[in-house]
Amino acid sequence: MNVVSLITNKRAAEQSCLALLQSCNSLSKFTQIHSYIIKLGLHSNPLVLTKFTSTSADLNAISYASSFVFSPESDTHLYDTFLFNTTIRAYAQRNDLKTKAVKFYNLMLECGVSPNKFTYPFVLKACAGIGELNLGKSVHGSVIKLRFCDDAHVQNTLVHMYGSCKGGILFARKVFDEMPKCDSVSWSAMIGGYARLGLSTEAISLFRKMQISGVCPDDITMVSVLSACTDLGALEVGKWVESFIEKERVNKSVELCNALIDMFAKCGDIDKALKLFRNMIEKNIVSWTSVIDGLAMHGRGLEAVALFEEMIRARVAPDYVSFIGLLSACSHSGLVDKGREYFDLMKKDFNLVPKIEHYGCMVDMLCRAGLLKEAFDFVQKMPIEPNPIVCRTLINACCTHGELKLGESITKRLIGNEPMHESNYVLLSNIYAKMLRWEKKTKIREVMDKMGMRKVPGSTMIELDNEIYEFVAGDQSHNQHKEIYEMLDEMGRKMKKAGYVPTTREVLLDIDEEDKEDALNRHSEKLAIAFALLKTPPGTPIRIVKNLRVCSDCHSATKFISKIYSREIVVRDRNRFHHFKDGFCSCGDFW
DNA sequence: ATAGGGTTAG
Repeated sequence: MNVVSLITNKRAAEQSCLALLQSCNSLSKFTQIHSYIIKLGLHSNPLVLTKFTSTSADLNAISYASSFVFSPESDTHLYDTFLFNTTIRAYAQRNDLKTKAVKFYNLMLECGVSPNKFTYPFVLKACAGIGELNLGKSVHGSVIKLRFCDDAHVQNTLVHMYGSCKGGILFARKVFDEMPKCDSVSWSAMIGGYARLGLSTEAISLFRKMQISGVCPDDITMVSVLSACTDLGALEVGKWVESFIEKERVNKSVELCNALIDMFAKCGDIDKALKLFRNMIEKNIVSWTSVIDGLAMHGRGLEAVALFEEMIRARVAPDYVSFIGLLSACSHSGLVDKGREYFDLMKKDFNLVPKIEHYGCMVDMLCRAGLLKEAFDFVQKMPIEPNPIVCRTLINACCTHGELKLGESITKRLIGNEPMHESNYVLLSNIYAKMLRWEKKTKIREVMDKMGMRKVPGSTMIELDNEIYEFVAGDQSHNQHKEIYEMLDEMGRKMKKAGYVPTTREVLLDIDEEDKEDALNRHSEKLAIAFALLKTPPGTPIRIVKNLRVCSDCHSATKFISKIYSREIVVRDRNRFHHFKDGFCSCGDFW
């Protein structure tokens, strides 16, 4: 064999291998190609190795590929920037393997292969997923040293990376502010950073700045803006965003439609969410899950179950998240038997091993149904350790069912495991209040003070004329607070006439009955409703958003108010919706 | 070959 034919053969083998990889769409074909590469002696062909690695990314086989490409027998001289970039990219796009991306970046540096401007977006994306600020900062340091910081793509990923790292948002903003030119990606990364952190007001106000700047937002920008609306419960802003999307002809990707569905569902208009869902041509599992979860939050459990069944018939495979939605639908609607049935089905029919979240749903379901003993047995038999969330579910159930001693002992144990979580102390202090052990309650509050902890104050938001107003208990900061308190007095008088009795036993303060009534009357929720009654024409529905669970007195008072003032009142609470109408609530007092 | 997004039990 002469030299020329050897070269053409090698070339031919390389070409055919690249072509095979190009069209490879299954793992079995991929492993075949792997043996083909070895047989033809192509394992030292950089072009083939790079293609092999990049193909593996789409087949979730990057670990398989990289153990071959980077095996100890491989010649390290083969490794070039291209090969490392491909490997890092493949790892960076896998949620569970992002640390590997950083590992290969370090290996790259160790091997003396220089990163280029394409390397850093991948590495920074991995850093974003890992979320460790110091790691991100050190990579940023290399970016500066290697002078890639003028590259627009690198800057965009820096914003995204800092926006995804704990404590990094100010660094993100700094990079963002110092960028000479921002495109829609830069704005999206910054707005998305705020939205993920729950800095929703900042996210929306930055979006307004983006409009002024003249950069055209795209579907991805709008997803973040909508998720900020969802967080705030800002239906009016959300509706405005929807019309903006129509007007500006923003690409209505599946993800954007999903975000719209989620926004309408969580801002109180579940029927609009359903309508959008029905009009979607291409749906994915997230679309189904969002609308099932939305129905669950609105207490429309049977519809949620029906939709889940429809999803199965449509041959969309349910995942872990969709089962959380389904089980919580059963829980919020008291569908205990259905819930049990689906919980078993999860393993049997869908091969999904229930996780702690699913066990949590079951515990919650049993507790809501008053099956406290069963809930405890269930936890005993669980194959996984109950987590603090499950414990708090049990403790809350103990409180509502008068099992105060039991609640106290679990809470004490929980504090032992989780000494820095303020809600545990709040729970314990509430238990002592219910036991009328005021001295113990005071002591807990002292401990909290000493540790620098504060109870999250209850607050209620309401949106009027595109403004968001926030009230806290006893709030006097509003410039119409005088009128609001007069309105509260009037409401109180009318309610008492209609038969409302303040549930003062829920006031966990050591004060006399009259003061307790007063304290109840100043709850943020009642302030917001009074404000809405003052500011909106008769008959307008009132929508409010609470950061905590609605208290039982506010719940019963709101029923009276809905009847007396003929208003539909929609309350989003920490975990579900209450639709008040004609003196009744959609939750059927079952929350 | 280059970046950004959605659903998660109390």
